[in-house]
Amino acid sequence: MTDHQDMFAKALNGEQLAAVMAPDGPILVLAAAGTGKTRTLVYRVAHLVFSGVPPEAILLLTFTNKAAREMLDRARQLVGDGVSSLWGGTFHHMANRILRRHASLLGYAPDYTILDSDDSESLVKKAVKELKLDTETFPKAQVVLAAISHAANTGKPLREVLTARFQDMLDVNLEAMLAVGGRYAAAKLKMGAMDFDDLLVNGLRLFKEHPDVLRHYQGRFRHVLVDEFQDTNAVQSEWVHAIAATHRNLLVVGDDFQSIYSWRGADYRNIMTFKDRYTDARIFKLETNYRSTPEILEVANACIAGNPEQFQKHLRSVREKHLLPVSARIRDGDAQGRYIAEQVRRLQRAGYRPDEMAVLYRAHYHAMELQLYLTRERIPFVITSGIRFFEQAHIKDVCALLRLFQNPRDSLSFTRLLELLPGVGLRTSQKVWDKLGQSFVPQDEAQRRQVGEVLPAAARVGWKAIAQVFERGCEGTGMTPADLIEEFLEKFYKGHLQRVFENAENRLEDIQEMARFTGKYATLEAFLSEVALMTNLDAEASTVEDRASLRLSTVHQAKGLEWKVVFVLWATDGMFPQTRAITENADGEAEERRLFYVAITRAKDELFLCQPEIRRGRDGSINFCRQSRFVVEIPKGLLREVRLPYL
DNA sequence: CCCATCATGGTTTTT
DNA sequence: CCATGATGGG
Repeated sequence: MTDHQDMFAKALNGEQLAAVMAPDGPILVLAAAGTGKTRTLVYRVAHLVFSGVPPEAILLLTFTNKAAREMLDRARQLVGDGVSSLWGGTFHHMANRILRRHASLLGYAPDYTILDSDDSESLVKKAVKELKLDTETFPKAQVVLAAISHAANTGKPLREVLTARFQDMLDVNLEAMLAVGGRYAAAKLKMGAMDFDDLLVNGLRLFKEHPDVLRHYQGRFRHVLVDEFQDTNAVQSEWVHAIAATHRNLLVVGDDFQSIYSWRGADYRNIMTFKDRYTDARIFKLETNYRSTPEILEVANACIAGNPEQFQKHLRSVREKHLLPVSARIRDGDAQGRYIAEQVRRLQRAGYRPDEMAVLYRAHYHAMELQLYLTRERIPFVITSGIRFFEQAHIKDVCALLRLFQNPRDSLSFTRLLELLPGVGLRTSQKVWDKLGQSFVPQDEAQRRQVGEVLPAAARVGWKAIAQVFERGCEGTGMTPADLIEEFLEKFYKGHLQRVFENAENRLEDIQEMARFTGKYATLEAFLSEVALMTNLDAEASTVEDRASLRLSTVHQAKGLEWKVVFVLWATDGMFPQTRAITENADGEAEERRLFYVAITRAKDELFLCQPEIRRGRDGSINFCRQSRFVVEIPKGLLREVRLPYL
């Protein structure tokens, strides 16, 4: 054994140490919530590097980029800067990194654009329009896209997915939906773009169709580590098994209890069948929980007992006994807000900082009422928002400009830019695009002039300004993306902001912040990829403001995080579990229960399950709510029942 | 014909 | 509160 073992033995418990020091070969780490999963992965990486594995021969796949960054930071503290050369990030990121080098093998230009969900939606809507389908009866773009995405992520044919999803609805035109799917795929190809799913699917296709490429990466990555393995889908798992096939040093970490992404094609059975695929796999279980009090863990254990088909694990706490979690019966949403505000104030007096507390909920709109209330009560809060920073209109406008420099066939960016001009809408922008031969080369002065000539008079002044930005950008004077953004703002966009938005100042600051942010990237392509693949979790920089604020988040976005105090909002049947999730999905209730389990296990010291009895509709209607079945299932003695007096 | 504006209806979860 | 649809104006 190497000499770092003593140091590791002091920092890790027996379960963790065994996994960290395990010899080469396939390894499955079943890590229950709060058992030091990240710590184990970080030390495993450190162990590999100490044992002489070059960092660039390690591939670390994580669920978010933030997770990868944190692990790398911590590994750096253990083994030094050298570790930075390891490849770490999400499946999408790693696939993108590989695809950029080999795109031409699959018929893509290396400068392909990555579409975000907004872009995908635009393309599908266009397809629906072009096929002249009745928009009244035809499913919404997002519904069609969900099916397309599900097909991609599970590897099933679209026809099969559509049949399964719409079998009960006779009036749905299956052939039309397939046609839309076909048109969407064609449109992406034509504009030289991949959507999120294409990155994964093409990543796998590259390996399948080009064994030489696969062999190269198989040889390069001597060790592959995967975090949150329970949330990988069929394409991701096949990709990872392929890349690890030569050295077979594949370590996966996960918890089947915390699988909450089946609607995205994730299959927790990937983790259950790992030992069938690798019969020589070593299995390590982490069951010692350092996070939560015994009382909270009892509730968590009771909750997940409702899902009998999963690996049975029992969380053991090492912490002192504290308080029973609270089951709070409240009159309505307003009283719920009041209750949470009161409790937050009380806990602050007891010494908790606001950022040590969080409110978790099933869906973003569940928290709208609470937001109003907290604002009125002047309790500062931050939301991990449903709208991604990079999907806001003003950010996308600026990105459209940059994207055209990268990919001249990017029809979405071109039409978006044109539609900023007064008097230009869908039709005109499309007409101009067609006139240009469906490509716009910023360097081409004749094209810039041609656009000006085709546009209606009202739009020409604006176009002249934008054209100047393109001209400057092509001068080869070493204009950086930040310079381009600045130029665009000065020449055109500042005026546009003020004309269109009420909060122009804020939006301007956002853009200037983004301009600074571009400086961190070596190339425009690197920046744009990052923008497309970055989640709002990743983008979040902790500010002074955060430290004084209560956190509001969906349970999904709270994955992997922890707080001393957690409030679960709307723990009522219909809201959590969400009715739609149960009715539309065979395994729906089990997944909702796992989600509830994830919510509970985020809490370290105190947990509040809030259950309003009345929900008011916008029209003033009143709905009575039952307690969540997940709360009812918990044995009475494990919760402290609080009934708020009616006010 | 095509765009802008106002009213209205209806909300899962995310790379 | 955001996206869609009807309506009026250019």
